[in-house]
Amino acid sequence: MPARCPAPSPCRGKGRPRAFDRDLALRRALEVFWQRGYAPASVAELCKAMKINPPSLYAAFGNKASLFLEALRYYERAYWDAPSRRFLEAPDVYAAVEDFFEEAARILLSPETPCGCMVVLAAVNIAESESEIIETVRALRLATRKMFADRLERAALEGQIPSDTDIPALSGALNTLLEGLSIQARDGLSPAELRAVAVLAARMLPPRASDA
Amino acid sequence: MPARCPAPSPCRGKGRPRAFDRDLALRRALEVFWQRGYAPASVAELCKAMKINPPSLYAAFGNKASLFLEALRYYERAYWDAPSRRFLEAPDVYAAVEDFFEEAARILLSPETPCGCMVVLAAVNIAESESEIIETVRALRLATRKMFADRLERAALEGQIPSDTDIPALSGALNTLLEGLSIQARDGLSPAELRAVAVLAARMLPPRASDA
DNA sequence: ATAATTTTTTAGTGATTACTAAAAAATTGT
DNA sequence: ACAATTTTTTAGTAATCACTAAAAAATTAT
Repeated sequence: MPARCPAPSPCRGKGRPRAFDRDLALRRALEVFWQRGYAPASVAELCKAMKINPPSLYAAFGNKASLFLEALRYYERAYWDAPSRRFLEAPDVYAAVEDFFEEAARILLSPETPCGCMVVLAAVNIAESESEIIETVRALRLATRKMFADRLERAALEGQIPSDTDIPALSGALNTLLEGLSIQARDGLSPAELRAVAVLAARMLPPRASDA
Repeated sequence: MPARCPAPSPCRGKGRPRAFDRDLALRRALEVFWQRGYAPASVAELCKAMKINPPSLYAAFGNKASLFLEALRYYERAYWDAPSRRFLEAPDVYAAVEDFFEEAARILLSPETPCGCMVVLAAVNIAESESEIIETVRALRLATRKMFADRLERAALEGQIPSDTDIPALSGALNTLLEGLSIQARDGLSPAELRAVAVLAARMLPPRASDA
């Protein structure tokens, strides 16, 4: 039935060609992991969503953990790369914070069933044996705090915020607020309620120099 | 039917007396649920920590879900009742917020292995069939937001914050920050780092009238 | 002592989990 | 055509899960 190779591997190899689109299957797995979390997403459920059988999943992605890690990288790139870059490049730090949180609120409510951030929630209450997953999501969360710190550092250098600002504390607080938004999204808060938090996030910054 | 028996070893009923302290066993179950979460805490692990066999657990507590719910009530009462009351009764709203967040930071780091708030994290990524647990922890989280709102309402009536303050937004943001702290605790932040967030929480409040 | 009642211990139950062995099917190379 | 290679389908595997049946043990009531 499958005529030509879909997209993943242009020149087909020797054996029977793969009958499913690997990238599409990965996106479907991402949806399941995002909405249900790592542990409750059973391989059977993943296979159903991906429309393949278990042996195809294991041949293409290794195992459940590596499928999750690949879905996680896809998620980061597809949803957060652009907002992060805009946050770091925006000229005004106050607008950058407010815009980033507003966009975050939109993403956290994005699939039909809002489920917060995959990095924050999908690997909570996971078996301790899954240390690679645990360490990966933890590192991604700490990287977000570093992103806040880097932007605030620049703002201090450019004189947008006082040079004696406690940047570790402030970036930690912004990161805490961002991660808390994931719980709010799961609890069913409205877009307006989540956006309201974005406005208050910016209030944690020191007052504008021009306001003083 | 044992008529009037407190818990541990008062007037025994008719049959063989219980060989374990029910309250102590409940506290040990609470530790396991708090540190490991609902789903990863297996009945076998709970029994080991409680030093009883499965049939004793089921006879005394019903099943895993009702044991969790009872442990959750114990946790709320033992850890959060007093801080909540102090927060609501403190005369100054700015000090109330800062003190509450500082105490929260201490609680979230409290067992040997810091594990955040049981209400926020223990029932994340739980099977959808456990609707009673899901709804109970959600209701407790929303109750905390209501606590913030009630205290801010009083502050507005007393003139400590402007009467046009957006109290739903502000209480939502404080609740978001509080819930985010649980993730921070699990990620291994230090007591000092968590306390620094408490100071910034208070900065989300409108400026003091006396500061204007 | 004997019966009645309740708990404890032992040893499981069926269901679900992630994962795979084996063979059939579909392609390429010769 | 035929061998080589890879994927798909079918039908499982062992391990773990929450939970329990059954009988022994420990108490009170008569």
